[in-house]
Amino acid sequence: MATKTARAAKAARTGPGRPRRTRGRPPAAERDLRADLLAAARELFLSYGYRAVSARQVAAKAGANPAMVHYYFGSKQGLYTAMLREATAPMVAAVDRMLAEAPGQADPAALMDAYMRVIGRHPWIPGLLLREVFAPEGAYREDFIREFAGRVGPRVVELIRRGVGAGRLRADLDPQLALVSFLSLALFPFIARPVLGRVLDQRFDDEGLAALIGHSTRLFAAGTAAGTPT
Amino acid sequence: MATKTARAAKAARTGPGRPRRTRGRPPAAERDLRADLLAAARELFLSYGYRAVSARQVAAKAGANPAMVHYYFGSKQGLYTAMLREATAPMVAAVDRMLAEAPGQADPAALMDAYMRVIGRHPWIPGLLLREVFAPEGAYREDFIREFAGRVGPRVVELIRRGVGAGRLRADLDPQLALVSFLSLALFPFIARPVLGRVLDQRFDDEGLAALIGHSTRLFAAGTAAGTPT
DNA sequence: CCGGAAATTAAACACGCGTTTGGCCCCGCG
DNA sequence: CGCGGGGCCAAACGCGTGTTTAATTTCCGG
Repeated sequence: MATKTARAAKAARTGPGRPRRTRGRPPAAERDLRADLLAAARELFLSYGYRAVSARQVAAKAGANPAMVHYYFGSKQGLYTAMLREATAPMVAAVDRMLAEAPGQADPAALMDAYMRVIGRHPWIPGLLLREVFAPEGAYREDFIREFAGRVGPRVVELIRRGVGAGRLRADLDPQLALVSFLSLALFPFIARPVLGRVLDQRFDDEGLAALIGHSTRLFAAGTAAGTPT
Repeated sequence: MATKTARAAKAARTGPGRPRRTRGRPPAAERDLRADLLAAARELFLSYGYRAVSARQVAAKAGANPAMVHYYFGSKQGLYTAMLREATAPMVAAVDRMLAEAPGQADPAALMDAYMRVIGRHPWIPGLLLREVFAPEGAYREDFIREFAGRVGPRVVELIRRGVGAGRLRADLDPQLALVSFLSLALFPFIARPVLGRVLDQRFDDEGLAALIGHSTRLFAAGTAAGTPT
């Protein structure tokens, strides 16, 4: 009680006190603070992880007060999930598009080409995969597993199985292991990109990306094609 | 002041009070608490990340008081680096062994086989790669880059380059991109193991591991060999 | 058999966190 | 012109963190 009234008194003294002009609505809202918070959250959370980044840091990066996180998103967790929803949207849409367009007879290598092109266009996807899919505590892990097990994985496995049946692919090819290799070749270069970029003379601009995609698809095609020496 | 004396009084009351027998050196030290702390740290830090795990949690998992972390390792950070040193030791030793044994003319696929066998034997290596090598804030990143750029990478690239020169490997093969694919096929399955293990009927026991290694080495060999249709 | 070193503990401290509160200041409607 | 509400902020609260301290017990060499 005593402490409370003391605090109230102090607050009242500093509240309607002297140097106030910082508080209040800004003159002409040129910025969309909600979007700025989402962008800052995407960059920080996907780089350093949820626990390692404080709501204060995100707010500071967006040039805002920590309280705005709760004003717009209810909580730090709310900001996080909102960011994840926004960041995963293009990936989900791209997969839908690819599956709709795949003519059923498509070459797995062509699918890989399209897949890598999408990832190359969204630089935060590697961090998302690293933190939310492959890390044991990832929040989107279950969603990803459901999505992948239900839609993407079986399609690719079926594509490979049909290729084996038609004699186009190696007869001793295990379709599920081939899917693992498919994902390895398509995803790992992006995950390892920051490290490998400093080790190899490997640029990841548009040209370097095209070279990587060409190389990976060729290697997968040649490695799975029938009539190759094992 | 008032609060301080109040706390002191309370401490005095609970301090030399009645039920004390928990404090002090344990009768016969059957356990190696230092090793227990290192093991708990390895499991928790490599699963959830440094910031997400508190020193109290590690101590609790090892059945010890949080103060023991500082007694043995000076700080939480000290425990972490000690754990990393211990966890990376077998990987470094294995690479040394592999490089010493490699007869210079070795097949890259054979190197990949040995590489994957080593990783399969140490279940925490995937987490280590995920958190310390490929994540942007990884503590061992610089060490890894130095080690890799200085010793492992160039050796493999040279092996591939020689294969291309001798006409054993595809003439249009970029050796550096081939190294990327080499690492993709060798490392990614382990990183993705917990996710893929729930999607595919893929077991990662000794038998499943052998099948994966055989498949990956075959795919890489066939995908890089000369005389395959591109 | 005694005294100091080693090992362990409970308790406290300062600090940063996520969140809450209260109020300022501008805009647009009446 | 006035005023109500929406956008925004400073400050505070309670809690958990890493770390320190002091106390306590056992072990072991002389």
